Amino acid sequence: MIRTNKELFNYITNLVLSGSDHSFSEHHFAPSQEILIEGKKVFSVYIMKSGMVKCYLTTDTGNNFIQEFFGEGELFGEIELMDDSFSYCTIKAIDMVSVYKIQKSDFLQLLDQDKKFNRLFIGALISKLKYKATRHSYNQSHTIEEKLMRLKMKFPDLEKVISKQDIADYLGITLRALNRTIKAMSAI
Amino acid sequence: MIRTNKELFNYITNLVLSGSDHSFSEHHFAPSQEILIEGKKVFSVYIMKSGMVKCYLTTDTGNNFIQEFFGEGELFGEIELMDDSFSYCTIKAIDMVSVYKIQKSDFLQLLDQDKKFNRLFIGALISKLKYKATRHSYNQSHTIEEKLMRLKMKFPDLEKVISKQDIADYLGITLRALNRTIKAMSAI
DNA sequence: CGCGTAATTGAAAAGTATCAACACTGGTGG
DNA sequence: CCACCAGTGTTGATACTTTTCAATTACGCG
Repeated sequence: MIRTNKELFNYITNLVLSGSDHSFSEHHFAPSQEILIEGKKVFSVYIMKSGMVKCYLTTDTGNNFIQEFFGEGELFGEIELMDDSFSYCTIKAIDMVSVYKIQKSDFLQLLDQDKKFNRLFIGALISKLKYKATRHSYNQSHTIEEKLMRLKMKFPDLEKVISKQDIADYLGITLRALNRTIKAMSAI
Repeated sequence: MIRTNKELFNYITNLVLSGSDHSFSEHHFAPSQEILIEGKKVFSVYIMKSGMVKCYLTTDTGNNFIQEFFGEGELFGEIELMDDSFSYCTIKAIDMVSVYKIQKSDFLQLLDQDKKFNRLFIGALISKLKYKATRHSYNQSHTIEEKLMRLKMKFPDLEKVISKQDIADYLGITLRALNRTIKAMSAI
């Protein structure tokens, strides 16, 4: 659920630190600040340097559905940029966040000229695809209790980092259902 | 729900017909034949030439969850190939299917040497990503009736092509629920 | 201390799954 | 030509799960 991409992170960090590439700039965001906003045009790709953001979209029913939480090395904005569309989701900082930012033209140039980067980028897309596919399938065919079990396995101290509402939005359930299930599970 | 990729289709068709690339071979499958099988190693990328396949994965609860239906120009096998893993889903022909097949090494070479192809490939991944993101979000936050309405809008004669069970598997619901909803909707 | 946000809980309503029975269809073999 | 069979589709009754609505408590911070 909290996605990272070490390989990409290391590569970008190297690019920046070695001074061989000047197209990346660093930016900082405070908790609950929005980095991308649903429906707005996107001009850059962002790569997480530190901290955590949530990526969510608001449905026509007014619910927030959280796609993923991004940590170190994950990138966002790439979808909108590549197909030249408006942002389909909102990216909001959860804690203190630092990101690397690269403009569209620079990004496309890097993609064309740097084979290693190109491959890493494709790898990042593939990883997201696979993640989304299995997640949707899992979500459809399991009860809330099973989903929660799985989350607790992977992230034992999740509740300390992420609010209950966010966890509910991530699982696609109501806060009420989340609380009932947690209580039922702890009673065992 | 039935995904296609005209741009990629045209490009590949040209490559094949012009004779400038010999790494593609053509293959045919009969209805209900399996092209990729979940859990097995993948050695090639496939691109749909004609017909339709379903891409589904079997969950630990025994349900089949259909990810997508692929038509002309869509590609599959790319995820497994790029991250060197076993197939996470099964691809099964629905009607008569023709595909172009390209081996891993040839595919990677093409990706490196053909900038246009590289860009088209990335575009295909991006398109899938976006599709999956919005679909999951929609699925979570709407009732069966709403999902069906939407399907009927986009594919009015869906039931003639795809079996009820497949539609149910695609929506992540039981066949019973599908039938009840259809009947309730037609009564209006 | 007071305010706003986050968390908790109960009760009723709505939505879905499960289980089980039956109908329809096209093809196959006696 | 009919009987049978397997696959697909239809329907009812019931139990279970989740949402909705609403009220209350806990917590952090200026």
